[in-house]
Amino acid sequence: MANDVFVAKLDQGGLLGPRERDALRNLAQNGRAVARGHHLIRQGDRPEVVFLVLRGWAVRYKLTPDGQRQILGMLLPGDLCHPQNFVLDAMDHGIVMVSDGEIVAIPKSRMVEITATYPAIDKTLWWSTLVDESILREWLFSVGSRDSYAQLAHLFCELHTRMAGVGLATGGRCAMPLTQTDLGEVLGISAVHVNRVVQRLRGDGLIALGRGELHIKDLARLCDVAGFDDAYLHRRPRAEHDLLVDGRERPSPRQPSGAV
Amino acid sequence: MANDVFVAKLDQGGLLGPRERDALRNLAQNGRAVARGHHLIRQGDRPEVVFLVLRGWAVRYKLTPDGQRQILGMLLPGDLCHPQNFVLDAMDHGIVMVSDGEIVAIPKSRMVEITATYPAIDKTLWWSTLVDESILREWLFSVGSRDSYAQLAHLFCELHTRMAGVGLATGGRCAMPLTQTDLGEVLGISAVHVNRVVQRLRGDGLIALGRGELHIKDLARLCDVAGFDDAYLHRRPRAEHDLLVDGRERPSPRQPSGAV
DNA sequence: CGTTAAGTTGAAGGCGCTCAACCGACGTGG
DNA sequence: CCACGTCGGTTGAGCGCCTTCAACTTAACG
Repeated sequence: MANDVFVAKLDQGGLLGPRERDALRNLAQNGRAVARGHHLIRQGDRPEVVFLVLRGWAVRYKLTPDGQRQILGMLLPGDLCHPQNFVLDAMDHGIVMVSDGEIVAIPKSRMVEITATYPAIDKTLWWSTLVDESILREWLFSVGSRDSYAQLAHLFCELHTRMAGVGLATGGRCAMPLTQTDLGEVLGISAVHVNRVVQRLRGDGLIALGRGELHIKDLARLCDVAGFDDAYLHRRPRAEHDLLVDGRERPSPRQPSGAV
Repeated sequence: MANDVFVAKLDQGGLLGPRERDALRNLAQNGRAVARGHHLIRQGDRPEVVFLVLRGWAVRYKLTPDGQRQILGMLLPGDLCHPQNFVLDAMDHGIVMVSDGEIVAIPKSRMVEITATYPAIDKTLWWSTLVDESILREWLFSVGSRDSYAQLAHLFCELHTRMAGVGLATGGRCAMPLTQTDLGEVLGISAVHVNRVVQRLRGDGLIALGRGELHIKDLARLCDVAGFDDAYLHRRPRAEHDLLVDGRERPSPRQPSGAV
């Protein structure tokens, strides 16, 4: 079921119980299909709903004065746009689908209701926001200190890890709807240069990339050249990692979940 | 009083009343002096206190594998380190003073207590966190899309605006404890190049910079070359901007604070 | 007055850019 | 069914921003 990605994503916060998972599954009903290029939010909007991505990818972006697009974040399946939109005034950036997909528009009132009812969900949404901030810091670190080869390798590591976190990567493969132009807008380099770097990564036997799919052929070496360490994603190791194996809850074996 | 910067900073969220301001002033007692180079937090720490900067500047940073430092954020007077440290596990970056200063270490329990007592403060702290995230996005945008000249101009605009927001900039002047090496670590460029860009900014009559002070000589033109628009700082215009004039509250004149 | 950190200047080189052309896949319409 | 237009990917040539290395000046401070 598509709405399991939502539970899978937030379960990485390590704070949810069966009741919270049910509530989240319930919240993620009624997805509607949207096409690539569809704007979820434009800069300056004051959205009255929160968007949840069930399928497909979206990007946060700003435009330069001369019309170039700079990508500032990725929304993968299971990700929410801005669970706390009520706190700020107007959106300072836009969000647009970069592939066909499926989204849910959750009314603000529903968000208020569910966070008031389930403190663990409220806390989890804030965890998610802080993780987003941490990812932003890592991107800034990347563009500030890594060359384009390591930068692209690092991006692939992150995207693969995040997709795997919601059960959408198997055998080192995951969807990769970004064009080379899009990748350039993420890393702040030209599409031509992205192409040359991709070919180096291919030639070095690290990845295969094409037809909308990324295949990481040598994860260990890719992580190595990227300097990738997934600590910044702040996933909490849960003792039992049985989510998504059959989409069903098991009564928690109640192991002492001792902090590591 | 130094602890007024804390109130001034959070008052930009536009959510505080007299009671909240008193509580915050009370929280910001007992600052202690720290020297430049003092680490507030190291990567991997699980701090049990929240740090508040009363005087001086600190930076968030990560180190590259070869020991280079990349700066990922600035903490100016009035800024808090990580009001929500309880949400994440371990710090994924360090924080260090880049000038002498004065800080307050607030125990976690005090934070929990005050946010539980004053919902407006709780909400304001989250506002502050979301603004930090917005700043991070703007930095990423900057390093990804602006050349070094516009980048440095933009940084100066931001720092001046933030200092002015807590009453620490007058007549286009504010403290600037960052060395040119530090500036390079913010922008991801070499110190040598920072020097050349600074000289261009000086030669163009936009700024004066030296002896720990930044003087913006032509703010309009500096904003223009930087493409600076302060919307991303999400300050809420309050009808009366009488903070800090005498450090005393006036009974709010109750003007209709009509949204623009 | 010596020492150290910060700032300044010059020369040479490389990473990534722009411009431009071309290829291939795909979808659409005549 | 083929022609054609479009979009994404690929390749080459030349250039420029920014880097590294190195030396030197200035400021701050004991």
